[in-house]
Amino acid sequence: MFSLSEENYLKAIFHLETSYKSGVSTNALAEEMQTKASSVTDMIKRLSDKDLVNYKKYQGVKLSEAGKKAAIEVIRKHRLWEVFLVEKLGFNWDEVHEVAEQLEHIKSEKLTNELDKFLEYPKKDPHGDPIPDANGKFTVGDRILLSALRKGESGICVGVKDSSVEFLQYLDKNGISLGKEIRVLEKEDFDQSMLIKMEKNEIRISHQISTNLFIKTL
Amino acid sequence: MFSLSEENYLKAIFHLETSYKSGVSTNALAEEMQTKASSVTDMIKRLSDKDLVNYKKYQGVKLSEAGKKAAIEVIRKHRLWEVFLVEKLGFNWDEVHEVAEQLEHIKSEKLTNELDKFLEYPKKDPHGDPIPDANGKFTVGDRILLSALRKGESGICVGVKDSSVEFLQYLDKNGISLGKEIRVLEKEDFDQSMLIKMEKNEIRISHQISTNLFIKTL
DNA sequence: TCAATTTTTTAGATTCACCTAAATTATTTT
DNA sequence: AAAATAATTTAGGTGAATCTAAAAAATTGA
Repeated sequence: MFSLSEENYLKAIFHLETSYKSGVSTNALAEEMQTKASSVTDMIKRLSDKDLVNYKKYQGVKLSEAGKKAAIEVIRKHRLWEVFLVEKLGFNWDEVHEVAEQLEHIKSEKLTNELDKFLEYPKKDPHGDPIPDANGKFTVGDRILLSALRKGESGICVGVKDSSVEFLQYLDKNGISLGKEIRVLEKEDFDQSMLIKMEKNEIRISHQISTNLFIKTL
Repeated sequence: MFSLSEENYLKAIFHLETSYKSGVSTNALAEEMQTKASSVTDMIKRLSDKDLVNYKKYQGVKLSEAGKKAAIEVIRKHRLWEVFLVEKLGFNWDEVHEVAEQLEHIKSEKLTNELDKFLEYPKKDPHGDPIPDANGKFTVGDRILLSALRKGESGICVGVKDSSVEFLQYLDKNGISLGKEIRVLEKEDFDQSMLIKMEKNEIRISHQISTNLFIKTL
């Protein structure tokens, strides 16, 4: 079994690997983990000793197969608990992250799988991210950033890229939520801001916003 | 906030205080925590520095009001999660302890209270132990040991004193469960063993068994 | 290319929660 | 009440996960 800290590092490396295909740098990990580069080097050595990552000095890390499996298991639990909190306990989608960060470390295969069943095998978490199944399989599905849509185009809002409390509360305040249709009414060449329509509301959003919303085109 | 280890010590002291009214000894705590007496002394000092226990060298510990509050909060969470595991996820009562030992340390008042609501404010956990409410209030209710019943007397089985996997599985195997009526058909003076009747079954049980079952007389 | 800068690693400390072995205090027994 | 025994504490050490400061390697750019 892995320590809480090890699991958090594995998860962080997994997430960063999507951006850093050729190896996750020490500094990037330190930034992600809110810690110092020297602490990261220490932990990387431990993970490397356990064959959870492949590491050569000064060359960044990559997850091994075992490391990837462990990371996905933690992510599976995190997302299942998020669904539980929202669907069963009435949490808002901006309140679940912190608690799920704790719940994701509970060690019990039976618990995870029974929870999955209880929730009726959800495919997505409250932020639109895919939930790995018991074998670690999951697919993101084809989605694009809202910012990629041109004037007049539309799609269904299916996920958020940033799931910070601040961003989610901004979306709530402006009536933007997953599953609804978005149409681009106008797009400003100068700053890439958009006027979008969701249900009855017309909302003006900055480029920052449109690059953090995932859309599925119809 | 308290560390995982601190919470476990507080819980252990709370439980032991029922037997050791004049202060919990270092050795008793070491036994309960499956650790060495010297480690216990270390931790007691830390808890004492935080005013969670009252401690004078060589005199055992007692929980302070703050310590009691913290211990009860952990116990509340433990028992609520046990109810969740049995009622919602289909765990058997002998499978819940280990997982609840982990879940009891999750820190989120909202989670605890929403879980309580979701479970419809249960008063007892699957082993018949009372669940403290959000203010830490709970009552054990009047219950006696089955061993205290005399021949011909009867009552409802309302709880187990030992909730080890072994004992619970013994009860399952013999069809003994909470909520059912028990009648003492015979009681052996020599070894205190009993012949009891529960529903249609007549079961011969040792004194060890009858001193670990709580009964409510009618 | 080689000097400056940035990134990463090493060295040495710190805290928590544990350990063993030895010393001290309390309790029992004779 | 002194000696033997038991309980508890102290002293010193360990590993995990962090830190700061300094050294070493890699990268950048003049």
